[in-house]
Amino acid sequence: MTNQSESPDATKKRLLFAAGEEFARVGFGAASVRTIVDAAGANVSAVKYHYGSKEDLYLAVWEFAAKQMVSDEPMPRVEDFDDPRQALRQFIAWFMRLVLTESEEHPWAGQLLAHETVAPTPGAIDVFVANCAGPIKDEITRIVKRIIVRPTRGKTLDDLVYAVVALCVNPKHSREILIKLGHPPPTTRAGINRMAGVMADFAISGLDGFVSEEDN
Amino acid sequence: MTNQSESPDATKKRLLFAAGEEFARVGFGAASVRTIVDAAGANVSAVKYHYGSKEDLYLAVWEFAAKQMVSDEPMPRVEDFDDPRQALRQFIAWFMRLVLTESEEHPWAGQLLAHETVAPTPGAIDVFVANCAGPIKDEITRIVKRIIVRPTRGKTLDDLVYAVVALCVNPKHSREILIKLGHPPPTTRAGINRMAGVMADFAISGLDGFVSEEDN
DNA sequence: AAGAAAGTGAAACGGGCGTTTGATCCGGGC
DNA sequence: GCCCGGATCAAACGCCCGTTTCACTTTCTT
Repeated sequence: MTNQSESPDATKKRLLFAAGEEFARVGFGAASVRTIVDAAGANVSAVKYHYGSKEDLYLAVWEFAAKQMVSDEPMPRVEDFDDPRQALRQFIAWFMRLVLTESEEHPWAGQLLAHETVAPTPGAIDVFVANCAGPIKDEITRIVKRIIVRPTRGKTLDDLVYAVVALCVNPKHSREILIKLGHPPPTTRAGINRMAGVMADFAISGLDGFVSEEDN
Repeated sequence: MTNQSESPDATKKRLLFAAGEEFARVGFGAASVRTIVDAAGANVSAVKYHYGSKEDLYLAVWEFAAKQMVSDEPMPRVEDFDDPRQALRQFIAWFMRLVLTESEEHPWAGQLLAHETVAPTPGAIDVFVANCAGPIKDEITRIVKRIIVRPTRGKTLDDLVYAVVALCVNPKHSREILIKLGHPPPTTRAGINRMAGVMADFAISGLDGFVSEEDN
C-alpha cells in the first residue's frame, strides 16, 4: 500500500493541499489540473486515481476546508454570554478571523468561500451552505434577536443579520479593490481583531437603533 | 461602411452587448468568444476586427458599463444636503440601486463589478477603481466625516467607510448564497429602496456610536 | 466601370484543457 | 520465487479555447 519510503496516501494529501491553494487562488473554473499536480509533484492521472475527477477533488478540498473552519476554533454561542452585545462582539471577531486569517491551519477557506460566493459551483455551494453559511446565519439571527428584543418583520430582521455578515466578509471579498484603494484588509490576528472591534462597535450601535422602534 | 441594410457598426454594438451579458454571467476567464459571437449573430473574426482581442472587448464592455453607471443617475453629493445623515441615506439608496438594479439601462454593471472584485482582471480593475470605486469611496468618506465630526484615526475612518460600502454591495456579491438561504436580494426599484432604508438606518445608528467618543 | 475600403465568413492554427490508457514499479502474501 | 494489487508514470485522446488567415461580398469613391 505504501510506496517508496513515504507514508501511506502521501500523494493524496499533497494533491489535496496543492489543489486547495490553487482553487483558492483562481477559483474552480480557472484552476488547471496540471498546475495542481505539478505543485504536488505528482502525475496528472493521480487526480483520477485518488479522487475521480477535478470536480471531485474540488469537493474534497471543500469538505476539508469546511471541517477545518468549524473545528479550528469553536463558534461563539449566544447562550454562553450574559450580554448579547458581548456575544455579538465575540462572534464578529471569530467570524472575521475565520474569513481573513491566512494561517497554516486554514490557508484557503476564506478565499474558497469568496470565489464560491460570487461564482458558485453547483455541487460545492450546497455543501458550503449546509456546513458553514447556514449555521453562521442562524447564530447571528439568534444574537440579533436578543439585542433588538422587539420582534421585527421577517425581512427587516434578515436584512440586519445580513448587514452583520456583510461587515465581516466584505473585507475578504473586496480584498483586491481595497488594496488598490490603499487600505488592504488585515491578515494578522492582531490586525483582524482591531478591525473586528470597530465593526462590532458599528454593528452594536447600528442594531441599537432598532431596539425600541419601528416594527415596520 | 454600412453593410446589408443595417446601421453602421451594428455588429460592433451587438458584440458589445452580447459580451456584456456573457462576461457578467460567468466572468472574463470563463467567458467564451464563440458563445459571445453566436449570441451576437456574428463571426469569431469579428472580435478581432472590431475590438482587437477578447481582452480589449472586455475593456470596452467595462468602459461602456462604467460610463452608464455614472451617467444613468447622478451620484448624490454631501454638499447638496443640510443634514449629512440625509445625504448618507440618499447615497446608500443610490449605491444599492446602482449595484442591484437589473434593468435595461445597466443590466450587467453590478455583476461585472462583483466578478472583478473577487477575481480582478489586471487591466480592468484599474479602470474600475479610477472611474467607480475611487469616487464612491471619496464621497462616502466625506459624508462619514461630517457625521462623526470628531477626527478619528485614519484606519478607523476607513473601516467605517468600508463598512458602509459592505452594506451596499454584499447583497449583490453574496447573491447566490442569499438565494440558497431563502433571502434573495431585491431587484426591483421598490424592493431595493426598502432594503436601502434599513441599511441606512443601521449605518446611521452605527456611525452615531462614533460621534462623541474614542479617536482610538 | 473600376478600384479601394469596409466588413463578413469558413476554416484552420497552435495550444491548453480534463480525461483515459496501458505499461511499469514495488512491497507484501502465498 | 512468484504473483497480486496498490501506486505511479509517460503518452495520447478528443475537445474547446483565442487567434489568424484569406477569400469573399458589399459599399463608397472617382
